[in-house]
This record gives sequence, structure tokens and C-alpha cells, in this order.
Amino acid sequence: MPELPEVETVVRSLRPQLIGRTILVFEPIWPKVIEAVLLDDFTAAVEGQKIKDVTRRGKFILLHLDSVHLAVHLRMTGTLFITRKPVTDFQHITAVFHISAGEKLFFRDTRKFGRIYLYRDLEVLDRKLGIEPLGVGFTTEWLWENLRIRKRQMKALLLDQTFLAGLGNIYADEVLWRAKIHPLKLSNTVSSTKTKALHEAIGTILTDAIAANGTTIRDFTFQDEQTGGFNNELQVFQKEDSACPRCSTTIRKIRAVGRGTHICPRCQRQ
DNA sequence: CAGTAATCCTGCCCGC
DNA sequence: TGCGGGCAGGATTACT
Ligand SMILES: [Zn+2]
Repeated sequence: MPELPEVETVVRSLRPQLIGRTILVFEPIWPKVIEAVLLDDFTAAVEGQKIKDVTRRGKFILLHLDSVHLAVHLRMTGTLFITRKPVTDFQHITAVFHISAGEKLFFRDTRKFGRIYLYRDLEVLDRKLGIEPLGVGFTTEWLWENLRIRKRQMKALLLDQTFLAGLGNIYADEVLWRAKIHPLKLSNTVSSTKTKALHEAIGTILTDAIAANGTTIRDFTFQDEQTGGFNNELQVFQKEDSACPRCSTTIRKIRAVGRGTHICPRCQRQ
């Protein structure tokens, strides 16, 4: 499940390989990969355009072209990669960008939830997304004020991309455990001490995960099948039935906010 | 406003 | 062994 650290890892890997290249041909293997734009319009808008930069916003990979922007969302099982090796199994390839210098950029996605969006004005996407957790505006004060004025279950709020852009199921569980907050705790009842701890947890865990090239739970790879190194540093995610690293209580897997959720029942009280 | 559930899609796990 | 049913999961949408 690519979240902010995994997407950042992909962007850092692709940026030097893509900047300055031109998209020659767009090949939609599975046309529904294009969202909210007619395929012909998409193809016409993209072909012949030069890639000026590759950046990240939330969990989106942004390809900045001459006159439009592409936003790629990997969802659960998507991977975006360049390879010179011949690809023979196209069962899970949803799109191919043929770029200059004979290279090909592949979008592979077993679950087919991933999408490519076209934006003429990036502001439209930017407005929909919440604050960047590693941006300068994300402070303890900002978090305190914004938890206080809402009455939301904490895990739901952390997963809400219009509130905070970038966390998914793995890192939401990890930061809540680190800050000792129960996932169903209402945001307006979180103490200032725990708000401070949560802010610290988000910054530290995301930064460490990026440094480790992310977490590979299932399909996540970058740069020719390399996997993330943060798996070894997970404390609670998929650790049900093992001991809490902090207090040795057995980690439990519960259902919260409609998703599998891992908690220490002792460290994280409601 | 907040929460729940259906939707999309397919590999995988479980039970018989 | 093989088959079928059901589940998981990010984001959006429709309800309550
Ligand atoms: Zn504990």
C-alpha cells in the first residue's frame, strides 16, 4: 500500500530518469486507468509533451509536462517504473508511456485501483488535499487547533486526505501507537501532551520511512524491483499476537473505521 | 457535520 | 488436489 514514504521513494527514483524526456506515445492497456477525462483528449494532451519535473503531493506522483500536469495515484498495488528489460506479462500493466531515448514508463497494478488524472490547473488538486505532514505549516499548534474544532475518530481523521495528505493504513497505525492514542478516540478530546506526541510521531516515522525507502507490504517496489527497508522498523502493523515493544502486552487486530487496525490495548486506551 | 456501507478489482486464504 | 466463497483495501458517493 503505497503511502507518503513509498510515493516519495518512487518520485526520487523517477525524477532523474524522467526530467527532460518527451512522451512520444501513450498506450492505454486498460483504458479505465484514465480518470475523468476522455481517452482521446488525454492522449492528445500528453503526447509530444516534455516532462519538466516530477514531484509529490500527498500520495500523488505529479508529472509536470509543458502545459499540463499528470497526477498518478498508485492506490493499493500500483507501481510506476522505467525498465529496459522486455516486459512480457501485460496482465497487470494498465498503461505504458513511450518516452524519448527508447525508454518506457510502465504502470503496473494488479488490483486496478490506481488511476492517472490530468490537470490543466494543479490548484484544483491542491485545494482538495489537506496539509502536507512534512511541510512547514504542519506544526503542533496547527494540529492542536484542528483536532479541537473537529469531533472525529482519530484514525478516520488521519486517513482523511482532505485533512492530512499522505498517511494510509500502515503509518496511521504506527503513529497512533507511538503517540499512545486509541484509533477511535475523538479528536476534540485528545490532550495537548498527546497532540504534541502525535505531531512528533508523524514527523519522525515518515522521515525515517523515507530514509529506509518505504515499506513493502505486498507489491511495493521501485527501481527494478527494489523493496522498502522500513518493514523491520514497524512496531504494530501486522504484529497482531506478538508483544508490544513498549509494554509487552499482546498486540491486537481490531476493526476500526472500516479497516484492519493494530493496537496495543494497554498503551492505547479509549 | 459525522459515520456507515457499497463500489471498484483480483489475488489469496479458508473450508470442504 | 481442486474449487468456490469471501475478504481486503483507498477514495468516492450515497444515505442515515
Ligand atoms: Zn503497549
